[in-house]
Amino acid sequence: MPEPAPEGLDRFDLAILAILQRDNTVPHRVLGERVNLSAAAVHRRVRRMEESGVIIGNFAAVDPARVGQPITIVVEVQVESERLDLLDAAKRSFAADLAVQQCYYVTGEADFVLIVTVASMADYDALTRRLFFENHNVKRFRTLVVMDRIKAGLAVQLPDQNPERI
Amino acid sequence: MPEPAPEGLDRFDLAILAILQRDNTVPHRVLGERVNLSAAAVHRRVRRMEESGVIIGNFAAVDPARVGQPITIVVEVQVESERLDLLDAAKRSFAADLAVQQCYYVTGEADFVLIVTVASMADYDALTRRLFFENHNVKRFRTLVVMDRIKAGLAVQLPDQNPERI
DNA sequence: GCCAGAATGCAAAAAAATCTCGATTTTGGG
DNA sequence: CCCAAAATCGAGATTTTTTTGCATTCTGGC
Repeated sequence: MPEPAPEGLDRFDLAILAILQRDNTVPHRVLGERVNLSAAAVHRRVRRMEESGVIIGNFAAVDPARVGQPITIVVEVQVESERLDLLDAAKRSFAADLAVQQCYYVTGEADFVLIVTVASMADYDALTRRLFFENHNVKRFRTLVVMDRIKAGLAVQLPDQNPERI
Repeated sequence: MPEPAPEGLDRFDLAILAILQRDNTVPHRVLGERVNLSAAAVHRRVRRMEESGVIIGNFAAVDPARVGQPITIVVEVQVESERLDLLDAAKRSFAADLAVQQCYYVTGEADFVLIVTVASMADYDALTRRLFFENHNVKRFRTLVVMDRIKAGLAVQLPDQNPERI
């Protein structure tokens, strides 16, 4: 069983992505040296991946604790009704809230999983009010306070950059 | 009640962070125009925030679906014993796994919350084997398959950049 | 009101990104 | 298998950004 072979990405693209998703400040010249390509070629590939949506964006990651948001919380939300319009309303209100870093709609006992950062438990209390208690479609929610952020990133596992295809 | 006033960050730093955590490819010259500072001043502030750890890193975000990882799963893990060495072993094995994008150690009914991306449910099955079944300290785990990734990022809410302090 | 430390803007130097163009390689049809 | 079209490449040339040095301007404590 070989590799998934992502749509239109070759070994060079994957090698470039592997580096950029850890550090996108690496100059194209250095990228070129590492993947055996000229800086110009690297540049063209990066631009194409950005335009085609393989690369979603380029970000600086900020330490929440250093900007007054020392508390991270995982919240599981269960809704009353799965009516589409109500689900959509919930999705929109969760996504729009600045304290919500991530929001997933999931199968299973919960319907949503949120990851939020707040400055204090009082702020979290306020958040539960505006997002959950004010939304009458929220049946209940479960709060999991993060004690240790062991790994936090968006890096994705990339397919094996299989060497040859003689 | 004023603002949290993050340690050593002023209005300029916060304005810069607000932009960079959405897009770190914006040139310092443009940042300077937006926050009313010279490019050099912006550069010095960014470098300081990187050195002091306010900025953790600079990344390109890759769309998991476009690189053969179309499935995202949230996993809650409950351990048998909270012995420190056993917890540490679990933390290390979770953090080391490439399929694990995020890992939080939490209070409440669960002990860990993982966010993983996989190419197929078969791959997820393999992951549960190597991370959970092979670890005898894992009592049970709950799988929440993500149907919709409504919001996914690392952006943090920044304190109000309060206008004046005449 | 003065002084020291810190931060700023400006301008030059260094580095990186972007573009151009001919040469090479890859691809698909016959 | 061969050939032509299309895509990709590398090596400069050009533009833009990043980085640095320096004189000046802010800031806070005394």
